[in-house]
Amino acid sequence: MTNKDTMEVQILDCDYILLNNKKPVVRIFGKTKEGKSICVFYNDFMPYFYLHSKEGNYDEIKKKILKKYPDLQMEVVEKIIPMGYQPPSKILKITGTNPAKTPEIRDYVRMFGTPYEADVLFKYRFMADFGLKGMGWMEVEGNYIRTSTVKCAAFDAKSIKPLDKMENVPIKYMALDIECLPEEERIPTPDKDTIIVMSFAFSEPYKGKNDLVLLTKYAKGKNIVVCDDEKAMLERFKEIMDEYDPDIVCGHNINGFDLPFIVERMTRLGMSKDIGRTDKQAYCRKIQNGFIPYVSGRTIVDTYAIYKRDPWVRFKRYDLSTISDKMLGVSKIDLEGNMFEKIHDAWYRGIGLDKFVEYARVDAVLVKRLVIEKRLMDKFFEISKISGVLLQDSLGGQSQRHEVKLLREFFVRGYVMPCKPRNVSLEGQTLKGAIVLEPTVGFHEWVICLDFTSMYPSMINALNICTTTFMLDKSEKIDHYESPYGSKFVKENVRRGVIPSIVDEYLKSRAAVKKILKTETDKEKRRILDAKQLALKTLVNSLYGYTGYARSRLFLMDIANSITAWGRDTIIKTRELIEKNYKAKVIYADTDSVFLITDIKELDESRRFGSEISDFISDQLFGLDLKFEKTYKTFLIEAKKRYAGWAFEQIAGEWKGKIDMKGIETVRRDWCTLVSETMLETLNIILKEKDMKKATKFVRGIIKDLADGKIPLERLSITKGITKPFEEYNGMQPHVELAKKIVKRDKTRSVIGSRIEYVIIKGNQMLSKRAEEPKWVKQRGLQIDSDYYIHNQLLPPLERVFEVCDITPSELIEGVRQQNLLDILSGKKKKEPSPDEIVLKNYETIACKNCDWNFRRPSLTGKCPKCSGTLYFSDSGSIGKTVDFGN
DNA sequence: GGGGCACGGGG
DNA sequence: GTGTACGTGCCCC
Repeated sequence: MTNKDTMEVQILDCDYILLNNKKPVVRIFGKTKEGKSICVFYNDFMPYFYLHSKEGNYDEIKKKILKKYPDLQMEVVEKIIPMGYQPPSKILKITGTNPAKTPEIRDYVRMFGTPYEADVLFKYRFMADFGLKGMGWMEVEGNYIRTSTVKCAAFDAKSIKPLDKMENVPIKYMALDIECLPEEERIPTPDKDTIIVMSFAFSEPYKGKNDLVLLTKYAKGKNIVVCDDEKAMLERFKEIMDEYDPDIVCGHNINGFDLPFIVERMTRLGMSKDIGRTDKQAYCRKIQNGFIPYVSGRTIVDTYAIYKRDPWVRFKRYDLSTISDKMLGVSKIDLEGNMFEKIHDAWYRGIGLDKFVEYARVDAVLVKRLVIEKRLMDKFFEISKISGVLLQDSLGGQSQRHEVKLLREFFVRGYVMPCKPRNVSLEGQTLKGAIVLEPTVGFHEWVICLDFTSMYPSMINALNICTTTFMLDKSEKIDHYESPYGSKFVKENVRRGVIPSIVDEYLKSRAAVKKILKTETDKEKRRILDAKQLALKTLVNSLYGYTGYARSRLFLMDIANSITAWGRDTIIKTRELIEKNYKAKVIYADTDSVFLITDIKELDESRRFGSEISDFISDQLFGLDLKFEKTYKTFLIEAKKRYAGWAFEQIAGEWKGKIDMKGIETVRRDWCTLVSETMLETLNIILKEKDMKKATKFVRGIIKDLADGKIPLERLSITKGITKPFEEYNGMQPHVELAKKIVKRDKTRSVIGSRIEYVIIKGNQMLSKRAEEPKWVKQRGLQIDSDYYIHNQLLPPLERVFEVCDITPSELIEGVRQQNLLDILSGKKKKEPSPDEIVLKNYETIACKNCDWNFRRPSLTGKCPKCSGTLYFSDSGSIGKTVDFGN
């Protein structure tokens, strides 16, 4: 007998291969404590699934199945079917040899019953049964082996067991970016264009270098490698992957662009795409929008995908430039002007080639910095460790996280997991949402906000809500909870639900982590713990959503409905209890929070009173915990889900104030910065200084500056992209019309695929024809259309704010008229306005001549949208004047 | 207030 | 890969 080695490995990825086209071998990719890449083989695990027949005539079924598939192993076992509270059932366990054959077998046996767990990926089947988790640790016992199929050390395990360890092995990152040479002006496509530059940044030096640029044209400089041609460059890239051996390869929009491009180019050049840790070919699976990457043994991280989905940060745009500017305070190298021209200049004429190379390098460096300095992966490491998904999959959607976790918990408790529902329509299956009470619209002071901590999870937990406890027969005499929706769930003394157990585990675990965080001083540990509590929070909050998701394996409409119904009841009851027992009035409530006013006008006292109320409510409501959240010194509510307030929270005993905004957006893509900034400042004045006069004056000042042309063009410009050929746009859009103009003016410029920055200038044409480039406007000294900015950009969002404070729009505009008068008085040259200018200046409402329709702003077509009739301004001074929108 | 529709990021 | 996975914001009724 040979000596066996034992070692501890952290799991990064997992797949399987078929040995001699017969037997599966599971391969677990990971790293040893020392940070060495290793691939652990395990060859004693077979694919299986279950078949449930209501008739239970399994002997007969077995015979029939064996006739078609003689190699299958079958045995009848006892398992619990989780859809509805029911006793264990006899079920047929079907074990095969080739995981890839399972779908075929599954579809065949459907005629005998319902298959269970027949669509679980083999790697997850294995991991669930062995208790292994993505980013988790395992102890393996066995021997090193020699194989040509994997590029790292290979180890044949005789036994594998999970380990409970929190730390992470050092992870090697590599950032990657490619530059291409588009034949014509458009985004490059791999079927026509080539890769000309590849840049890299490394988390630990590769051959002493922190970054590297490969290119297929002669250039000199630091960390540059010149390659003969594209194929040679891609070969060099493969060498780098093999030699550096990154765990994580990141890039900005790498899933949507760089990786699919590289893979496709390699295919076309007849290269082997083994850029992972094995000889497996890399591929990108096309989905709705973009791709899902697969590189064996490594994780592909897309900073674009991560930031776009991060609920904690919101940007106007998610390009690398904006994100690195906001997150790192540094900008990308600006190639200035037309990208297509710059690339061609650099490549064919050698103009700005050095800058182009640096541009590529910086892109990779910025991505690396974003991932490492912002600790972007910490949360995903923890999501993997908690739910069990592999790291690559932790970057995907919520449902897989829950499925993997549920499969594991079901396995342990003797339940089988249903297959994913086939061809479900998401329509008609919508559940009634949470309750939002009608707000007392207006400006309030000293508003106390109370929150139910994790309301839905707490209800699942307290009322044992689960598919496994859901009573199919409501008349059965068993101890149960009944939801306001009418559904019944057996009590935990009858059977504890699986979902509630998971929720409970998540909640308890999060509380424990937060408790440790209070005293933990080690920086690295704190970081992991903080990521863990954040991961637990997202997991626990989305588990409820999974139960109400029509494509969920455990979808039961009644469950989601029961939860929200219970929630609505709770909020209504809470309001009643508060108003009946305390001197307080609830002015607003949404889902799991209530806002109330009392006669307290002091922070500490408001907290004390808020807590007293919360404790009382928590006592009355079983299993739920209402907590004092914050006090708003001032609070302005426009409508449901639209409010702003000066919120005070106690952090480490100290009151910290900040402006809270919900629904009142200050960052919107189609607003110029002037609007966002004015909006923010106005809210600041109203909320912090309670000085309506000052706020009004401030806005009037801005309006005056606008009318005077004092606002710089940069603060007025709006940016939108041209994404498709002009013909494909229907309707009139300013940036599209401008793009057409640009092309007409300069035949050499093509605009498709580029972003158009525009301002609206004065004139009597319809709005969309009056968009102009800021540069053009500056050069020619054109005037911007201040009226457009006042009425269409600035005022609509501000009006709503002032309206709830009882300031009418006309009070705001007054200043403009005064200003015009002032101009005249101060001797400014008076220009006789053309009739069209009067028209465009004085409108407040626009009405249709034919029907009774009227509008706040001119329609884009210049015709009545209801009946296509002619429009006129119904405002004072210009009644009856027909509108000329230039068409 | 709900539903349909378009668009993102990348060169 | 035992596949078939978006989210958001805008515009229009």
